[in-house]
Amino acid sequence: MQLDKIVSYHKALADPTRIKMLILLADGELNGQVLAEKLSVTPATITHHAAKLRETRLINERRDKNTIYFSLNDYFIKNNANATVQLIYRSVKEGENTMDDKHIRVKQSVIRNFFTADGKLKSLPSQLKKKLIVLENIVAKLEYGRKYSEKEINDFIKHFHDDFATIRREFIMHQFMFRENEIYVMNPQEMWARWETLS
Amino acid sequence: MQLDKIVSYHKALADPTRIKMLILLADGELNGQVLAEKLSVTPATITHHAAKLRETRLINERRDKNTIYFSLNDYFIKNNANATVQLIYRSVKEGENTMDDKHIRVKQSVIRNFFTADGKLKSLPSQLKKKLIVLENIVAKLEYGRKYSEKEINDFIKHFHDDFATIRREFIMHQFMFRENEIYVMNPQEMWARWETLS
DNA sequence: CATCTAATTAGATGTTTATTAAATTAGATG
DNA sequence: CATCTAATTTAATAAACATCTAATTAGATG
Repeated sequence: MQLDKIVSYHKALADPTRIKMLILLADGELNGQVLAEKLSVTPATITHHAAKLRETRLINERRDKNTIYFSLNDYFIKNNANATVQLIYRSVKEGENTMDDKHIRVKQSVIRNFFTADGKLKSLPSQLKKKLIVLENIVAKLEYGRKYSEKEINDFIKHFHDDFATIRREFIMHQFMFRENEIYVMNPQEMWARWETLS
Repeated sequence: MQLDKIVSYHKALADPTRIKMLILLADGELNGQVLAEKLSVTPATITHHAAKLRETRLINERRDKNTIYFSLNDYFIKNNANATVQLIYRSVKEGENTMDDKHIRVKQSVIRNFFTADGKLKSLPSQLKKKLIVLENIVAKLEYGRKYSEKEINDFIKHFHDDFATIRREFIMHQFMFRENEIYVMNPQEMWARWETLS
């Protein structure tokens, strides 16, 4: 249900420590220890808050050796706010709502079938509709608005599947991403789709 | 401090009952009893939530006999969200920050001196700078974007001071409001000023 | 002024949540 | 494999919060 997501989003931002974390991350990625230091709290507290921010997709994480670097998920920060206003004003009609729920259930089942428990892609579905769901689910984990080099995209895709070349091609073919001389950017229109892929 | 306001705003929206209240109010004003009925909670609970929504200026209230009607404060709902994003990204430089704080202190002192405890205007300051602060403080209590008839504006101003004609004229003169054939609307540019007048 | 109505306050209860210290895990490196 | 580092989990504590019932207040009206 839409309402729960909105409430979760606002809960995530309803704490001064978490807002301060986001402000710090706006200057660039930081790891847990540094955040703990700058905010004068213990690392355990950072873990706690990071979990809440991750649940609502406000931050991304990247591991390098033992260290986990947190960064902002610009997309979610900038666009979830609108969703609140939309929910309040264009109050959802019953019909649309159940339609939407069904749509989401289908997506979740495809995701369950084609991804392993730890998030790897088992295989790329051949059926177009399912393939799009899978691609969207992967691309949703990129940072909105950020420019990626081809190497960065390849490395990113490799987290999900070895055949990065095929998937990268599919991204472009189905316009999940745009490419301009070696630089890749996510399609801005993916924003609403992204919202729905929130668990 | 800016941070506290942002956190309060998100706290206000971090509860399903309050979001549902706002959704109901989007269709028009409602009183406490009706809200309690529609949301299956007691009137006491509505009072509790209304207080939180009022503190962050998300709703307005209007009394008619024994009944208090709640309505949305469109302005705050639509614009506070942006403030969050701004706070995170354009992280405030120390200098600006203290400047701002001083500015706010001045305003608060003028408001303390020219308004009674229950919010009536003692007198209109003659000094321009102070007069503008007073006018802004009154106009901030209007609903953003709503069209008011001259009678409505007069009645509104009478809540603060008997000489509604003078104050109405001042509103127009200093462009806190615009008038087009008997219809009054708040100047949209007042939005940021409004934000600052939040207690 | 007695009564009615709508709203608020006060007090109680159960839940959620922010934080910490201490124990544990996950991964890297000598 | 022993050790180091960064992160997480667990358990405990205290504060904040949503909700209710019951008592009270504020206005209106006969």
